[in-house]
Amino acid sequence: MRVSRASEERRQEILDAAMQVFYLKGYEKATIRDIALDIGVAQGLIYRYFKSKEALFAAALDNYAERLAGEMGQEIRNDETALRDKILNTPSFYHIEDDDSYYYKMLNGPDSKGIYQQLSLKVAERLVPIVRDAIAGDLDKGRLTCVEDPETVAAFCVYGQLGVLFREDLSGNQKVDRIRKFVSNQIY
Amino acid sequence: MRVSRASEERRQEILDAAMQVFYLKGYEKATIRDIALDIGVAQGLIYRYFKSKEALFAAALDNYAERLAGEMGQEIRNDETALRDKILNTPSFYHIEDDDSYYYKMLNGPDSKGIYQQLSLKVAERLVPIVRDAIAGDLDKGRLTCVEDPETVAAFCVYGQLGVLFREDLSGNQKVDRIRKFVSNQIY
Amino acid sequence: MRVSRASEERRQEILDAAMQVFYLKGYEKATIRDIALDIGVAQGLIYRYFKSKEALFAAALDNYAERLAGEMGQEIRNDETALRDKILNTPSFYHIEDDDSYYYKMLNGPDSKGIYQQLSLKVAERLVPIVRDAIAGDLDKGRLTCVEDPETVAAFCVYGQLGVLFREDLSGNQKVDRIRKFVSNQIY
Amino acid sequence: MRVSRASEERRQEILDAAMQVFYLKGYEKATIRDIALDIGVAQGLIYRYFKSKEALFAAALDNYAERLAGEMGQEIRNDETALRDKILNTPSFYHIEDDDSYYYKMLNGPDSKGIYQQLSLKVAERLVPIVRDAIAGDLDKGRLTCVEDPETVAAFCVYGQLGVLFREDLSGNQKVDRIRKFVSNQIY
DNA sequence: TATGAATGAGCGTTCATTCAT
DNA sequence: TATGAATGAACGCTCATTCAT
Repeated sequence: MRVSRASEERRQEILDAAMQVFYLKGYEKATIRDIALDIGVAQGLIYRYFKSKEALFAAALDNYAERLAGEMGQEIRNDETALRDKILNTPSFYHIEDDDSYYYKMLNGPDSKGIYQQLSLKVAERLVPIVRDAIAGDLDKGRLTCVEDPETVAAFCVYGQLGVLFREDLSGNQKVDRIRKFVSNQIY
Repeated sequence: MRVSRASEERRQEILDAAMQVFYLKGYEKATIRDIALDIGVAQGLIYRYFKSKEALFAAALDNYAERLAGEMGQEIRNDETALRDKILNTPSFYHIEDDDSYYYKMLNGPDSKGIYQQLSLKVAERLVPIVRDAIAGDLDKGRLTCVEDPETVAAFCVYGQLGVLFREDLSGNQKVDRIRKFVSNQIY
Repeated sequence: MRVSRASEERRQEILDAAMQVFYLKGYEKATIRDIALDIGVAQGLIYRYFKSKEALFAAALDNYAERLAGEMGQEIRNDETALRDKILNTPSFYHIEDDDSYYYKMLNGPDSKGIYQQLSLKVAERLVPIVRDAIAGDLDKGRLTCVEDPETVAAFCVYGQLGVLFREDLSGNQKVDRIRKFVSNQIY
Repeated sequence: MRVSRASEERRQEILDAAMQVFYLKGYEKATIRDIALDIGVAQGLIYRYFKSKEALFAAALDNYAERLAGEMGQEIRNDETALRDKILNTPSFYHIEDDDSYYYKMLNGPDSKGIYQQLSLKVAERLVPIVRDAIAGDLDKGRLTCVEDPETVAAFCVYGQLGVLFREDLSGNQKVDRIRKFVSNQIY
C-alpha cells in the first residue's frame, strides 16, 4: 500500500526515524534499511529527501538539536526573572526528567554515547547565544554587574554543565542537584 | 622487507598511526589498510595487536587522551601555586600553541571535528579529577574557601573551556585570552 | 504546467531527447530521469510511449539511424550519375561537416564512442542495400561491368569506410580525402 | 577452501571469465557476482585486480581482441605469399569455423550482438596495421603496384569484411565464400 | 612475527518501473 | 495525457577479518 505525503511532512518523518535509529545503534551500525523499515517505507524514498546517509545524519542531528535548544531556550528568553533564577528553576539545561518523554528515550539509548555527546554539543552550541543574550539583558536591567564578556560567561555556564551531565556515576536527580548548588554558590 | 619489533613498541606505533588516520579521516572513512600503509606493515599484523577496528579506535583514543591529559595535568599537580594561578599560567588546558607540535597537527585535521570533540571530551574527563584534587589541595592549604563541591567546580572549569575552544570563529590566541580573562574575573 | 501534445509529436520528441542523452552518456549511465528532464516532462510519461529503457534505446537508435541513412541515401538514389561519381561528390557516407548540425554534435559527444559505433553500424547496415541497388542500376545501364555480387561489393564500400572514419588520429577532412582517393584509385 | 595463485595467472583467469560472461549476457546484465561465481572466487577479489566493472570490461575486451588479432595476424605476417593469397587461404579474418573452438562459442552467444560488434571492431583496429605492413611488403617485393595509401587499403580490406560478417542472413560458410570471391574478383 | 591474497557479508545507492492522483 | 512520489530489486563496491605461507 502506497502512502503519499506532503513533502515537508515526509521529510520530518524521516528525520525523526533517523534520529531514533542513529541514536539507538550509533551512526555506523544504523543502516538506511533500518530507518526505512522503521517508517515502513522503501529505502529508495529516503534518497529523494537526503543525498546520502551522511547528509541524513547531519540533518537529523541538526534538526533535533534545534528543537531541543528551542524548547530549552523558551524559558531562558522569558525576560521577567534573572538568569540565575531561570537556571535555578529550570530542572536542567539539558536533562529532561520525565521518563516517558521522547527526549528521555533518545538520550538514554544503548551504545549511543557518541551520538548523545554529539547531540549535546550541538544543543550547547545553540544555547550559548541565548544565554549570552539573557546575560546581556540582565546587565541592561542592572540585575547583574561585573560581566565583561557575556559570551564567554555563557559558554562556561552551558558547557560547564556537560561536565556534570556526562558523568555516568550519578543519577539524573543528582546531576541536577549538583548543577543547582553550583550555580547558587559559585556564580555571581 | 620484514621488520620485527618489540611488542610494546609495535603496539604504540600502531596506536599512533591509528590516531593519526582516524583523526584525519574520521572513524568511518579510515580503513585498516590506511593505517597499515601508514606504518608500512601488512593489514593482518594489526589484528595481532588489536581485536578489531573498533577496539583499535577505542585504544587509540584512550591512549592519546591519556598522554594529552598527563601532560596537561603536569602543571596542575604542582603543589606550590594556587589553582587559579596555574590556570592563568598554563597557556590552556587543551590548546597547544606550537604549530609544529604533533598535537597541533592532530587537532587541526580536516573532516575530523567529530574525533576532535571525542578526544577533547576524553581529555576533559581525565582532567576533572586532577583539577578536583588541586582544588581540594587549595582548600586544605586555605588558599581557597567557599567551595562546597570541588568535583562540580572542577567540571565547570574544565568543560566550560570547551565552550570557548570549540568555537570556530576565534583564533587560538583569542580563545586563550578569553579563557584567561574569564578565570581572572569570574572565578572565586 | 502540463503540456499535452499530439501523440506522434511527443513520441518523436522523446526519441530525440533519448538519442541525445544516450549519446552523451552512454546507455548505462543515461537515466530515464535525464531524458525526462531534458524534455521537461515526468518520468512516468515516457513509459506511455515506450515499454522500457531498452526498448526506448533501440527505438531511438533505429529512428536516428533511419534518418541519417535516409539523408545519405538521397544522393545515392539519384539515378543520373555513376556510383563512383556519387561517392566522389558526396562529402562522405557518414561524415557531416557542418559543425553546427545536429548530427555533428551527436557524433562527437564525450564518452559516447560505443554509441557512435553502434549508430554507425546501424547506418551502414541500411546504406548497404541502397548502394547495392545503385550498383545494380549501374550494371543495368552498362556503366559498370565485372561485378558478380553487388551486395558484397556494397558491403565493402560502406563498411570499408568505417575503417577510416573510426580512426582517431585524423581530422574529418583528412578522413574524407583518404576515402575519396581510395575510391578514385582502387575501385573498378 | 582458499586458493592462492600467482598474480598474473589470477588476472588472466578473471579476464577470461569476464569475457565469457560479458559475452553471454551483455555488459549491463552481466554482474560481478556472475563472474566471481564462474571462477569460484569471492567477488571482492576481482576488485583487487580491476578497479571497477567498467575497467574490467575494457581490459577483458582488449585482452581478448589482442589475442584474436595476434592469432589472425600470424598468417598474414608470413612473408612468403602475397597478401591476396593469404586472404584467400585464410578462412576469414574473423570467422573461426570450428564449432568447438573457444572463439566460436564466444562469437555466437545469445544477446551479445553488441559485444560481438565491439569485439570485432577492436580486432579490426588491430588488424589494420598488420595488413598495412603486409601490403607495404608486397609493394617492396613488387608483388603489388598501384597502391598509394596502404593504410586506407588495409582499412577497407579489414572493415569491409565486417559488412559481410555482421549479416545475420548468411551462414558462416556463405560469408566466407562471398568474401573470398570478392577478394578474388575485385581486389587488384 | 609478518605477509597480503582471499573471503564474504553487507551496505549505500541507484533507477527502471508503477500507480494514485 | 501527465505527474512524480513511492517502490523494491539488485548491484557495485568496500573492507574488516582470516589464514595459508
